[in-house]
Amino acid sequence: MKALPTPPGHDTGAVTIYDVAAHAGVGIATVSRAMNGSAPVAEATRARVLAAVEELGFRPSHAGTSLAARTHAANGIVFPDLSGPYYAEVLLGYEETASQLGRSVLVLATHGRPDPASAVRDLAGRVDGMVLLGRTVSDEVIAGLAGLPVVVLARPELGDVDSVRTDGLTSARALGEHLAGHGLERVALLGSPEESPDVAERFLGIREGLGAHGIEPTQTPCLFDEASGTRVAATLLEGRRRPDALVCANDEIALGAIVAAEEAGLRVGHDIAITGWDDVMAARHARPALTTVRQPMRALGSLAAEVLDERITATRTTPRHELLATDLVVRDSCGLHP
Amino acid sequence: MKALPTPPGHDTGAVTIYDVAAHAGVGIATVSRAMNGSAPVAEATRARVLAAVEELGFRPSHAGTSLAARTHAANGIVFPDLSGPYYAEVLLGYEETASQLGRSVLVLATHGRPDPASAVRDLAGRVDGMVLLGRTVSDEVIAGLAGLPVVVLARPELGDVDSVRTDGLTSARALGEHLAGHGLERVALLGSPEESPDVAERFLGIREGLGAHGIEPTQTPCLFDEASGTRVAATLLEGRRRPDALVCANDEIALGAIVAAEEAGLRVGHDIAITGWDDVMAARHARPALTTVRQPMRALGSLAAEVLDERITATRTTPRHELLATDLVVRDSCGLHP
DNA sequence: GGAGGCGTAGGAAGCGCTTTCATGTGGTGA
DNA sequence: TCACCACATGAAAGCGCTTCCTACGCCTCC
Repeated sequence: MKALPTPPGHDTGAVTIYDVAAHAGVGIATVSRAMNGSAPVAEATRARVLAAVEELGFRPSHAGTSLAARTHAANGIVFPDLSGPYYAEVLLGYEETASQLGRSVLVLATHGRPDPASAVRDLAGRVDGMVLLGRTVSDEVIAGLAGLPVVVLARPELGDVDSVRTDGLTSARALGEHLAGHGLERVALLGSPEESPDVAERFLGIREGLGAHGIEPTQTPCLFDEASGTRVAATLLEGRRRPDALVCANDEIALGAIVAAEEAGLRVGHDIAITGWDDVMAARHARPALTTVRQPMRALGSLAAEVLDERITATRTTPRHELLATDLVVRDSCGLHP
Repeated sequence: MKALPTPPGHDTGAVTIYDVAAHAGVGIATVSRAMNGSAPVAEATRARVLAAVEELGFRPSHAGTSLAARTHAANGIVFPDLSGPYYAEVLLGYEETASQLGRSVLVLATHGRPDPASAVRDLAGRVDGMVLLGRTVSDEVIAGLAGLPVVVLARPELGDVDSVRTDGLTSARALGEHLAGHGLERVALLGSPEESPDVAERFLGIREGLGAHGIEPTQTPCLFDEASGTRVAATLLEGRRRPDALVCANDEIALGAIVAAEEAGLRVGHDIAITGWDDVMAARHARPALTTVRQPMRALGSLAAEVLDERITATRTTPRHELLATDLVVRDSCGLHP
């Protein structure tokens, strides 16, 4: 056996393709080909290489591969925040589909971060494409990602950027109609539509549904968490002309509102109707069970991964805008149904 | 101005360090130094470089950096599954701390994947260290990661591998004692301890707590989801010698069991006690509210990131095993408290 | 005035991989 | 028997970055 080429430096502890090549008595090119099947390799040689790989426990350095192949084989996903069941489901669907497409997933939560824009840009340097949820970063930042495939989730369409959203309008109208059907009149909307275009859409639909019956709801700003829901609802309930329906921007606010209503001695579903949005697990276990709107969160994530992949692989070059249907889930918190 | 060195190939559309160097009229080494502050650069030069960076929109290729600097600046985290509120919180804590330490986060969910072991090995090639949750992969796979810093979460200690766990034993004993104090006698444990060492620990503690009062619980296997909880509980409740307490391995099972109990016409908290574990959001909104054990999930993730970082930076070379306290949260589902 | 020192910057090597191009081998047809 | 070809393989050129080593001014000190 003649001397084989050895890497010049070769000082790290990690085993490289050179080690495998030496061990199998072949060149590094053959090792690469045998492992990736990128070109024909004699069966005997392949077996020898794979044996060496096994024996040495060779794991290709991703950086090397990525640099040479000019691809990261990774997708990013940027969340405003990760708390709550909503995002976890989206991530699950995303990761599942992305990994089926052979891509790793990098997550980034911008919440509470000093400079989200630079974090996003940094992420952009290590992925082949990314998904952005909601209003995490400004339109300018997205524009600055020029060239990088991007899909926005739960955010209004933005030029040629692909988008995946849920259709809140239809269910919101249905909810408004449903509430009007209960004979409710003093409806209060809880939430801050200016924080989220999705919420704005919901409120719009609800107004439409109620408006068809001549009802004009009031609107009170509220952060999207339970404690805020309790606080805001308590204030509303102690005022004169107490609302007979609290329509909340999400389930967390609604669950908080239920607490406030009970503390005020009201029977939810009888004296007052309360509704949420998202259908989190707690919604169906609350008593009375919460009337809400179910969003296909997992499908949302999965579809986003798919749409993104089409761009990355350049299978498609025209923008794609997807709208997923939502379901109104009527339970008892909006009034008893005989 | 004399001709500056140009990259040999230079065919991709992306702007590289060579472009910046040419634009600023300096060498690539200076660009690198100006951007990273790794060596002194004259103020005027630095300004010129940074202006060029800005103007060209230069984003360093992560692959190049990673290869040259022999670091990925990324951590992995491997989940068995991502559904449920539990994991989302862990991830949130992990991501937050990791990003403060300047590391990106790669997530991997092994659930439903054909070959988890190879997925983990693949992940290992693109991170500086990783966290493994629970029983996602076998001990052998972990051993095969030799050299890569690893922290296991919610998994029994394994040799020199760092670990972060919650102390389920103490709260489990307290729960057992508490139930005995309610005068309960026919206690059934629901869950599959062989699936998870954490659950095994919980059941052990509960047995100890009950045993101190001469009570010997029965044990029934059950998957860790709501539907299974309902199914298994329904079967137990219709048998003769109906249990007067269902102690569930997690909240999901318990919430499912509440449904079964109500369908059987039993009043939870009166006719039967039901307890969970994890204190998910639904636990406090269920009626009766669920007695359960709260785990510091966010802290768990955050601490794991910290422990991992110490290994990656070689700040510490001896194993570290952390145990986080849990809290018994007594509500109404285990019996009314006067 | 010359030697030495310091601050700044460029050249070039090298990180681990993929891929092109060239080479060598054995088999085929005339 | 010889030219030709397909196939398997190796050498080497990058991929974009960091960093070591060297070089160049310019100033200081004897």
